[in-house]
Amino acid sequence: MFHALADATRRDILVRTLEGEHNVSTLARRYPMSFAAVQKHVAVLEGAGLVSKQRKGREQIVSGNVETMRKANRLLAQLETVWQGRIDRIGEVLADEHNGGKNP
Amino acid sequence: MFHALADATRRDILVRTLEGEHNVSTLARRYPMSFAAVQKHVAVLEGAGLVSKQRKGREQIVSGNVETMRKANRLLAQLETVWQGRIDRIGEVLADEHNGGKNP
DNA sequence: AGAATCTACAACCATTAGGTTGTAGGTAAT
DNA sequence: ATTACCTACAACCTAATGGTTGTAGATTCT
Repeated sequence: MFHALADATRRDILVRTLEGEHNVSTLARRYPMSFAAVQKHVAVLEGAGLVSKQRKGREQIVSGNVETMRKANRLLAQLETVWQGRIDRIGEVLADEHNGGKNP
Repeated sequence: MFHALADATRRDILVRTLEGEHNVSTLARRYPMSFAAVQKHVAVLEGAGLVSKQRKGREQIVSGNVETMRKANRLLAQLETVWQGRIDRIGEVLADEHNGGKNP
């Protein structure tokens, strides 16, 4: 998932597909690379669950998947929580030191 | 930055360095890979600004950098905002359709 | 001083990623 | 029916990743 987000082109595609639905060709025209390359990027995003495709006649419509992005967000938030836990522990230590100078 | 987060070992290192400070050897012992490999992972994390090193005698102390993680979080939040904007626009369209049946 | 420890860095290797071109199969338009 | 368009997929190339080992520079311990 983070790997899928680690490429600028893919993040841009994600933004576009979150703003509105596009088929692969429409997306591909906006980037200075081949259709196949964009197709691969979309495949990576799809593999990560950040995007999903839906057939509509001869075209394939790509739309962004917020659920997965929220998941990524939650993961990062957890990491921050770890940090916060550390801060709290430092707070405890300070409180303990205040509370007599030695460990109980 | 996302690339740095895209590797499981690096995310684990990040957690450990957010929980508390460790030198590189201490970290390295916890993973089934060579010291040099861990050293490289730390370098990647450092390059992404997710971690910073501080010399202390012969050892190098690694500590997590929350600032950068918040930055990552903010980026994801922005993407969600894009999505939210789309929802809002759909809302407007529905309101317009309600408001007379044709575009003004 | 000498041994042990922690780190930095180079050289190398296998695999993956990001890109290309080319071919082929459906669907839509004329 | 034939042409144009959208997509899927394979083959190939180059550069970057994640890993290895080996060598060397500082710093600490005995």
